[in-house]
Amino acid sequence: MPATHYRISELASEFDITPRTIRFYEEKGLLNPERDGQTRLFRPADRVRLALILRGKRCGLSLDESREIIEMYEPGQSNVEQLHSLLDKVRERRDVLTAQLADIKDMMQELDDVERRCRRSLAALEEDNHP
Amino acid sequence: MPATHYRISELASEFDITPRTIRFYEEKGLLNPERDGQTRLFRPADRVRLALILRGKRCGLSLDESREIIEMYEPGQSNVEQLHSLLDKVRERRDVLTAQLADIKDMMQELDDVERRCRRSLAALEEDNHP
DNA sequence: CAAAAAGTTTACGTTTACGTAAACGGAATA
DNA sequence: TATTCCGTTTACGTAAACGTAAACTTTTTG
Repeated sequence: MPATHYRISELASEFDITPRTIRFYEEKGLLNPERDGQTRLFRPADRVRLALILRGKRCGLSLDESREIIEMYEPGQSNVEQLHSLLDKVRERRDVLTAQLADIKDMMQELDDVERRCRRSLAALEEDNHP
Repeated sequence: MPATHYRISELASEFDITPRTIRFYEEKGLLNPERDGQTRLFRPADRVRLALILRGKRCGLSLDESREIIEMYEPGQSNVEQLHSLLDKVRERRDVLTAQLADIKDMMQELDDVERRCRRSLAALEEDNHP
């Protein structure tokens, strides 16, 4: 039987963050642990949400932006209007991600350039020392 | 003869930021405009740097991180040691960008998923209205 | 059973990246 | 000439995302 819950320090060390951070995310409504008395018990769903938040951070998303995305994954009951609004949000997000992809590829190209020039300079210096 | 300098409000409106932002970047040492009396005169080099800063922001970089990257592009005189340290930085940055690429692709996949489910729900609702 | 370890709440502190307002100086325009 | 539109400096304000410390329970362990 797999562990069905986690304590705060377990999640903290697994994701290499502090308990304070996790409490802060809860305070912000991003996580909803159950309680055993005072102690928080996190379910797998919250673990997943935490992973999504941290992935968001790696991409430069704010907590609110991550929340928006996470809420997209969790439909809830939705009427036609809500579904259309959701589609709009999906499009917006995808546009941002597409721009980000382009920016990242550009940066990588430039880093390649820097590396090439760097290696050439090193080769030149080597050449000077061993004529 | 192309314009060889820009005033603060020109750059601000071109990049859709406020003059305050530009002054802040200067204060942080990210931009080095010349002066005509009190008035700042930005050269093309500073315009490029500004574009790089803003691209960095789109990718979630802090100003300090953007500064680091920009400084990589501007070699300056470098000895063997500095060149190796530069290569290290390039590698680090590339690793971050690589992880970001993976994260972004994952998010896009998930957005595709959301969109598909969304369209199916809409189709189902349509079906209900026109049996 | 006593001490250490891990949990809690409350609350103030910190850094980043600007916003906003005050108070002022030239230049262009009605 | 008066007003308006840039521009400037100085300075305090703010939101986000936690860090840190105090003061206190609860659990675990030697």
